[in-house]
Amino acid sequence: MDRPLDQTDWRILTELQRDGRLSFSRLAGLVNLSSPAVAERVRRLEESGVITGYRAQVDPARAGQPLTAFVQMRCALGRCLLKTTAAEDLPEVTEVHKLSGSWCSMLKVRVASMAHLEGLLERLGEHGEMNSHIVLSTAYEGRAVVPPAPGERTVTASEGWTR
Amino acid sequence: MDRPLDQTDWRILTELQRDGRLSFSRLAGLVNLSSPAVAERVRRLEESGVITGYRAQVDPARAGQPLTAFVQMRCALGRCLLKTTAAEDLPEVTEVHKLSGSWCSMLKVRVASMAHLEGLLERLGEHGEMNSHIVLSTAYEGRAVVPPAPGERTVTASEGWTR
DNA sequence: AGTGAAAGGGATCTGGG
DNA sequence: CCCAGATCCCTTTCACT
Repeated sequence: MDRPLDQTDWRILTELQRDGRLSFSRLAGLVNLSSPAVAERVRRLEESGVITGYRAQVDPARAGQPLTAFVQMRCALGRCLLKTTAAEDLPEVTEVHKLSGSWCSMLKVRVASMAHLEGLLERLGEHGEMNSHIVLSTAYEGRAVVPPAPGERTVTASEGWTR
Repeated sequence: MDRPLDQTDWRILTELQRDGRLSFSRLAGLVNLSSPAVAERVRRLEESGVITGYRAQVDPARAGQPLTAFVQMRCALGRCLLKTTAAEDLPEVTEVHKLSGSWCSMLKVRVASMAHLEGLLERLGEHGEMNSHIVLSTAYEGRAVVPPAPGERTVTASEGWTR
């Protein structure tokens, strides 16, 4: 169905992850293709779901949310955050992952202050046991997705990833 | 120095986080301003560091990295990942945070397969004790930064966040 | 699948209010 | 901050390779 990404696709993805506002004509120059060819490839990357969108990157610290924390949860029966809409209603919760292992979920939260974090943790605590880790600093985050190392077997989502 | 963000700034940020390729003219329509006014505001948001860039969002699962995990590390003395360039050389490591508490850092990693994860964990293990959590599914991730709730005290990065 | 040219449409920027 | 005009560039289409 979706063919594997070739080298040109990856160059396009690399450039668009670096600058999502690149015009087709400039992008065409960067990857040594004509504008229509690039436009066609980008359209396919979007339609196949490889590119899910284009977002302005906002620095949370400069937008009033300088404090980040990870929260692991072991939810009480019937109160799992993933089953309810509780997390959806909490904009401070920026990520929710379901985990294997003894913790059932991992949250990343961003808040304005320690007092806000305390309040948020109290609300989250109603759903089960918690374990929180405050982030002191972030070395990097949101690194671009890169092409597989040469010689590495490529596995797409539709194939599944089991060996 | 940097003035607090007003309601119009937040509407601009909301729209640009939703669609980073919006033109100034369309954006102007969405926030009921003229194009030049919007262009000037966006320029200020970029220069003040609130907007750090524009990125195409790539689905890792459709780009050959369907497996996500969190790795907590308690690094051996002198081998802390944050002090070396070790993590920089590992493209699989997409986030590195320094933590308070008994674990000194939190990594988010994306890999092509369980075998790759095993190899990566072996390399990371040379730097200290590890605790890894495999992600079964992700409810959401990369949620937009939203304006503070009305009445909430706004704290910018330059003020610091201590109450 | 890609190229090249041409047309048509917008978007951005400037200057004035 | 708005408006209007002018310029420039970008996208899209089409015929052809």
